[in-house]
Amino acid sequence: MESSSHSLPPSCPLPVSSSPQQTSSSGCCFSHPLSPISFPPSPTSLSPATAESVHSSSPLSHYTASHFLEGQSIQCLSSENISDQDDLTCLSWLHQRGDLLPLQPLAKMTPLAQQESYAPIQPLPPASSKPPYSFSSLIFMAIEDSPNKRLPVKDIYEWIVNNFPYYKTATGGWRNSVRHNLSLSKSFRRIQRDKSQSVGKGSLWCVCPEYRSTLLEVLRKTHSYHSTNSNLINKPELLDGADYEVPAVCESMEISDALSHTLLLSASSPQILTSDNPTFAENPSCPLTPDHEELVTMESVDYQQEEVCEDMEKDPLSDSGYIELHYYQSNQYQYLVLPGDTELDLETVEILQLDAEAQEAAGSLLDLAGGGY
DNA sequence: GTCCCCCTAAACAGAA
DNA sequence: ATTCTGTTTAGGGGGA
Repeated sequence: MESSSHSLPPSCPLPVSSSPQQTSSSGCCFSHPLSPISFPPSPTSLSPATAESVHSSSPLSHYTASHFLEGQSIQCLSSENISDQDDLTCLSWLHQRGDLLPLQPLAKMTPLAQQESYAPIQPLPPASSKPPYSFSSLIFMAIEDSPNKRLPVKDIYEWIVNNFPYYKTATGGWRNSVRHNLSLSKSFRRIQRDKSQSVGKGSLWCVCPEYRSTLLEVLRKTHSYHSTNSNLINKPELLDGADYEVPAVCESMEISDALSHTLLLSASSPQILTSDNPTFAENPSCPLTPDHEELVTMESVDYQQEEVCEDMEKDPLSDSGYIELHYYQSNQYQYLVLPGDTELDLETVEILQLDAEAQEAAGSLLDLAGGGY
């Protein structure tokens, strides 16, 4: 697996922190409005030397919801112009995979001014309750969460089971429903595997780009609907405390999330997907770890060589208008790796810094959570 | 009541 | 022969 090293670009000498709420409102979306991601601490309080030290010496740590709540910064390792983000099509929240658990209350990115009026925390349903997502949404999430945005039906089963414990014990009929959905839905397309390299039966399935936005919107609505009654992000103790049993999936997903947390941003420049970064161009989901390549354990890419039928030669996302970014977590910081070697444009830097200042002025989400009740 | 979406079940054929 | 995969049909529930 090839990987590349990144250093802080000259235009981004300081760690840049982002407040998703404000960034999305100002056109620079680092997180879906439904995402709990927040980066409370001040970015400007760190010296370049400190940032560089942390950058080069801190091992990657697990990526959890509570980590976000402990306060971290984002460092821009590379950049692209990510203006004109459309939060309706931003998939970052989707990749908060722990949030995909059935009815697990994902905090909405409520404006800070409204955070004081949160409703009381609702008791969490068992993790084994049936997910509110339709099979189409489940399949969509599974495929989107795959390295190559395409999966055999067996892996779709596996993803669903791994992420939704309900299906571990559910009767086998749901698999029939999955297959039925794949066959019937226009949203999914079948791709022939490379006969010489295929292991296992069947074809690969991908999301039709033209239906992707629809699926995303359905998923977003479902997600929003089922996360309106509670607010986990403001009660991190619920994740770690005895009152709430963290579903196994959270733990199992931590490592992969830490290593390759994908953030998809809608962009006006789809060509960003074909970055001049060779690693990124080869595999848009390939984690780029500046100093911790050894920690990156990419899932085996079994489907890279499959024959792609009809017009599926290109990446299904290639014309979808998304930029794919990656997060890396150190002990104290998060690294936001953007494709390409181009420097962060001044406008984006200013937006990020303004957001960070606003965030700092308002206090961290954790502080708000502690004092907001 | 109708339409649409979704879920579930079942049957069947073909491939591995 | 068995299991898995993919397709198709049918019926029912629920919401708009």
